[in-house]
Amino acid sequence: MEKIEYFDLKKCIILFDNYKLHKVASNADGSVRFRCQTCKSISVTVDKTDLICRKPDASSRHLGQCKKYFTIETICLKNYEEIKHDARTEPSFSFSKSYGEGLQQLQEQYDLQLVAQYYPKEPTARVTCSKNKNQEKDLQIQLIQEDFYQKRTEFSIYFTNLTHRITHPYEQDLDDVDQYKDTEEEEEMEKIIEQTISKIKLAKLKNSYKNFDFIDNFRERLKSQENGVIQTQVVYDQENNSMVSNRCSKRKGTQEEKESIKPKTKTGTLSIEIKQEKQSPPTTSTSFDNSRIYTADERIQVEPFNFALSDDQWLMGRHIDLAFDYIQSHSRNSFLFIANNWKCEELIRNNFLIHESPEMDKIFVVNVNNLHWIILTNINPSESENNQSLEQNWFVYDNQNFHRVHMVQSEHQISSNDCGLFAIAYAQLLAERLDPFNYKFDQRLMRITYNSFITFGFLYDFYFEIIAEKQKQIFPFNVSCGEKKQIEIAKLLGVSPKCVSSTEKRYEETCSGSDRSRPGRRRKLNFRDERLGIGANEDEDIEKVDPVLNALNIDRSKTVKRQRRIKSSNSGDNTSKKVLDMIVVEFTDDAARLKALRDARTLRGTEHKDAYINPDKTASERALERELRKRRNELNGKFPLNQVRIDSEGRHRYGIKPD
DNA sequence: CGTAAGATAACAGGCATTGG
DNA sequence: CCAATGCCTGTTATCTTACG
Repeated sequence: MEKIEYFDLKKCIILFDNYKLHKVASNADGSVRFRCQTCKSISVTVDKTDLICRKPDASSRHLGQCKKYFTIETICLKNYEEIKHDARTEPSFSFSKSYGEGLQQLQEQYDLQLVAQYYPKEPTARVTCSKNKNQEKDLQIQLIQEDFYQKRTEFSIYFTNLTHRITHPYEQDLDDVDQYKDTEEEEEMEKIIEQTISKIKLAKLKNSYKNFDFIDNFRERLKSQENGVIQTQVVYDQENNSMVSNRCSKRKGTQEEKESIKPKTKTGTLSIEIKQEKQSPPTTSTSFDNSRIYTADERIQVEPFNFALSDDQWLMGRHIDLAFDYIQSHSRNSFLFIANNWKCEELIRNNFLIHESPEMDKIFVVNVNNLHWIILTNINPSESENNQSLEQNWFVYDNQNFHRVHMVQSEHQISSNDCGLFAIAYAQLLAERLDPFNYKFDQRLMRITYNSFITFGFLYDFYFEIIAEKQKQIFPFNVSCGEKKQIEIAKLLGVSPKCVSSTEKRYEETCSGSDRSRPGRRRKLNFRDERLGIGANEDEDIEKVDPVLNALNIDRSKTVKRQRRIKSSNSGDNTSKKVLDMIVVEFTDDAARLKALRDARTLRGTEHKDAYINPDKTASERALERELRKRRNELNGKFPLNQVRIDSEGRHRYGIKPD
């Protein structure tokens, strides 16, 4: 039994007898089989403790050309594995340092040349390490993305929740009170009371006040108050034929409220009192003097409030209700139906279906988990006002992207307390059929605007900037499939970039006509003019190229992207003689490049007969052609001189043709 | 020197089959 | 069940080129 030597850190490759064996399968007892990937005829089984528990018999041989690693080679590759591992794990990894040190260390110990031969080449190692380094980064990003996808809400679910919220907003509060039917019995009860205090409604749900005559009592009290010192006023919104709500929209405290009501009902001494809260800021505007609170029980604590906003106050339902009522009443759109909080609640009681009457422009304000305000609407601002299609598309305007679903991308807000203001602003714009998408609001001014609305009773347009050149984005249903990079396609399909690459290749092999754009330098041409020497500067280069371009009828300003002089790549061996006088000209489009290349031969008979135009080649391409030239000359040289066929253009029997 | 992108050979690993 | 072998599909590592 001997210990096995793992080649990589993932324990997928082992070294056995200096051959690389790869993991095949796990056996039932936990041992792992490895086999030679090339010939597959040699396999070794390794148990859990990394000990070899089965070896191929002595007669087994590697078939084919399986690579046997030299000792030095394995040492070099192992060192390389370590460097790569460091690149993955060490945050402060420096490639040049690690690579240099590794190379130096090995060359001190072993044969200099062998190490140089087997140690990975610098560019390869650099790129690989850089990739490994990024892998770590990518992993972090991937974790975040996974988190995102796990938490993401499907739009259908999101939408269901939203509509459910509209149709059953009390469900949360009434989980333990399933006596909803009781409300039906009391529906004749006047709206005033229903809407004045939600606490009464909650009390009704508990049946505490079931047999109490609210209306008479309330009217009696009202009358007595009118006759008395305090004068009260109930404000009606004429346009909507409904009262401006000044209900306290606090829901969280329902439990305590119910508790406080209970002992009272037992005594049976109910009274309705009218409390007057001092409004702040004090105002003479009667139409907004609506902060009086009518309570059914003096012992119920009333939270005093006013509409004016402090610096970072979160907007309550009543703030939004007020503004929505204003928008509705001042809108010129007769088809507009704008539902604020209490209207939404009223709709529920009437079993309203949000899909009804699609011809209406509908705007709903939706409270999400008591934390956030968003707008749900069927108004599509990009459609004309007259186009009242019967098909409703629903749009969500959410300035915070709270649920990470957002259909219409709007400007992001900075702090989290302004969502209510944004909801109002969106509704205001939508009511005028303007697209909130195009506007960026000044959050600070929004509060001031709202407060001036409270003070003076007139809601100015919120201050905004128009964003003109923004691309409208509606997520996530429009995944456009234009020209995408390999990596993007891969991400879309959920496969690796290589898969895209190989699939493309397969497609290309089986179906023709794929016009896949290739990277590289296809737009460049080499200009070599043997009449002139080396240009001293760029201007001189341009002067040299221009007459040639003119002769070819090519307009420089339109087609030439840029040009530059290139130097000889193997200046090392023959510096003095190897001076390349070549200018690379890059064209903006392929047509011009092809024209230049095609027409190049017409130069031969002209004054530019010494100017040569060839496709720009990469170093390896040039090397390949050099090799081919050499072979050509060799082959041509083998022919007896009289048998060498030289045609009219002086070509030899063997031309250059890369395979 | 670091990085990006695409091409490609080698590789990973599941599945199926055959034989002992 | 283990071992040997082959196939398929997608992955990984490397190479090449380019850019700033």
